[in-house]
Amino acid sequence: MGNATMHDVAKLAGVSLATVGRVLHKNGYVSQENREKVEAAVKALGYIPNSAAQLLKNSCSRMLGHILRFSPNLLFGQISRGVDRAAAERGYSVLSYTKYGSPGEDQRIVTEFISRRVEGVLITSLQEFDQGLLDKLLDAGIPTVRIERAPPGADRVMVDDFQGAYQGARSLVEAGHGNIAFIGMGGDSRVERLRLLGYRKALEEGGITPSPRLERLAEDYSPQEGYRAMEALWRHVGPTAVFAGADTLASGALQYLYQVGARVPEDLSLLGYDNTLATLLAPPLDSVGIQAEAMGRAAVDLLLRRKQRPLAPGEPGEEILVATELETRGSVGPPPSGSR
Amino acid sequence: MGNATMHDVAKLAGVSLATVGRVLHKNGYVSQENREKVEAAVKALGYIPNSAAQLLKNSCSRMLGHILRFSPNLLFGQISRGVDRAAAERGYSVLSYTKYGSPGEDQRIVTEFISRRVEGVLITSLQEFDQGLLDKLLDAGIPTVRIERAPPGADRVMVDDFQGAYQGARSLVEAGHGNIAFIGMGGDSRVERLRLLGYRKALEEGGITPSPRLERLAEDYSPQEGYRAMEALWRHVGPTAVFAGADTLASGALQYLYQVGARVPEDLSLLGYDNTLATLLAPPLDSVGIQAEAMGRAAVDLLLRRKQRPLAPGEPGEEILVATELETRGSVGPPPSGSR
DNA sequence: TTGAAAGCGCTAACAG
DNA sequence: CTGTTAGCGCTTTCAA
Repeated sequence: MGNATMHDVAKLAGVSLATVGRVLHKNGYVSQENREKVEAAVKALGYIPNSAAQLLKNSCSRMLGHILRFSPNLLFGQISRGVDRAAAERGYSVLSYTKYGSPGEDQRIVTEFISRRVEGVLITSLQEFDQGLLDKLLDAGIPTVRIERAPPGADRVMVDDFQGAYQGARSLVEAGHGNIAFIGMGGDSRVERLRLLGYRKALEEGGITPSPRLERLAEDYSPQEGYRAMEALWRHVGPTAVFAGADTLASGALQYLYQVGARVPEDLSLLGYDNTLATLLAPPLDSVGIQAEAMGRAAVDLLLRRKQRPLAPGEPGEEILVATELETRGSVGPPPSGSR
Repeated sequence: MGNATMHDVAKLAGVSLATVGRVLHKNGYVSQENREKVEAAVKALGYIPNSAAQLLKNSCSRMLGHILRFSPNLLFGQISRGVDRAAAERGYSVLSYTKYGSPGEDQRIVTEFISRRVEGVLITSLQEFDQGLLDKLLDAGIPTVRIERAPPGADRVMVDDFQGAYQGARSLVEAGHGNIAFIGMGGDSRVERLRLLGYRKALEEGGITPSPRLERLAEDYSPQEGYRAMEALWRHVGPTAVFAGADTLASGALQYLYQVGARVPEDLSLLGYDNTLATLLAPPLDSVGIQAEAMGRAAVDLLLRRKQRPLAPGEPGEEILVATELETRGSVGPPPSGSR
């Protein structure tokens, strides 16, 4: 019961601990005969090494930590998947913690990670992370990579949001729209600002002057906010196309349009962002797709690279921008013929 | 750098290892003076215990393993959240692995879990799990709890699907419908069968004879399958209400209805199941809600209980049924007046 | 009340 | 080619 140890294997095979080790690690010289005896014993006992003992000896836990801020946004789940898969492929396990915002939580998680000697930490969060805790990780020699939100100079993986928003808005301009609204998130975070700027740039390039009347900034990414924004636009502004800065916002917009009986794309073109929900909505939406899994993978790779070569003091981190890709599904069409 | 050890703490405090241990574990007698010295040293060095060493000594890893079969169904993510939260609250970390179906994967994950000496394993999967691997865990003294799909006699946490489907279908009967279709998943798994049976029972109780014409069984839970099933029903059967066995199927049904311009609930009542997507769709759907987080929590609790008192050989496991709750949002109304 | 010491299971350097 | 041995950091028994 419990579990066989290397000792048991050595005894059963009638050799020394060291020989067992050599067979297991395929290094050093072992006679064919002994090798076979050891392999037979391993099989017979179902020997599985105790990784705690290995870690204690090697200080190499083959675990990564992942701190994830809870968010209704499906994107985070997809990123998480990318992280998990990439880590597994590289022989790492991932210890994930989802934060819900209770006080002291970050502190506890970081302590846990240090205690378990994870080899690196990923942070996927909409909020900034406490610098003191980051320093604690750094002191413990644990590199950190941030996903989605992070101050410049940190190792980070981000969406090319400016480009993505530009790309999305441009598709609306190219469809012939002149009256294009934007439903985005407020706040002055980089991501939100870039999406707005990308949208504006596409308009300007198409000879359209952006107007604040067309820009609705929501409080959060909930469908309710999308609904409200769409309602305001529909009643007071009358755009022919709407670009939602997140699929969840687009879903709320669709709920409003459904209620008033407006059809997409006949009465209004609608474009989402992040492509998390777009295939599930009625109608399926065009959406600016984010390579969420790729982000997770890139973050893991950067983290492992950084472990090999830590940042020199004062050296700026690496920034990886993940490209977006417009997915079209027919929710964008020409402006309704009645309109200007 | 690296990290301070108990040894460092002892040296700095000028006491022995054992005394540090006593202070840290709050057991045994320590003079007030020494206690303070140790506490000061711990603080000064930022000492964090090395859990690998603790595990090696105690064989208590305070980790649980979670094997999750990848599924586009959002339900699994919610269950996962429940597991993670409940575990964290009880002082456990969770090592999660998502399976994608590559061969040998289960084997690898189980080996990993044994190697890391997790104290219990949760399995959330639509498929059955290889019995040989379960035995391997059992041999290693690691209890297992299954979520959602599992053979009778195993420790398991399941949705009360019969009741849920009954409850859902009954709400359609009570709204006055007589022509109620069901879009479910095929296959002969228990869950799928129960949902179908619950639906039939509600019909019969309402004096309606179930008919195979009204029951569409899909290949998988994708919206595409929902779309196809809805199309067939709409064109050839003409129900006044449709009960979809998963919100993803309902989403596909809505896409078809949107395309043909049929409105919910005016032309057709639509009811979803699992409540994962219902608030995001247009219109928001009534759906039979599953307490996914509660399931995760229940599973963790059962697992920890089972660790305390292992199953005697031949003793049947515990089965926990999680209740469902109908969430109404206005997608179910009376049958259209034109219909019979 | 305190300290010394014996491992937990594994790795790797070293001597045979 | 093989075996012995000294820890990794922590817990805990036992003796002082």
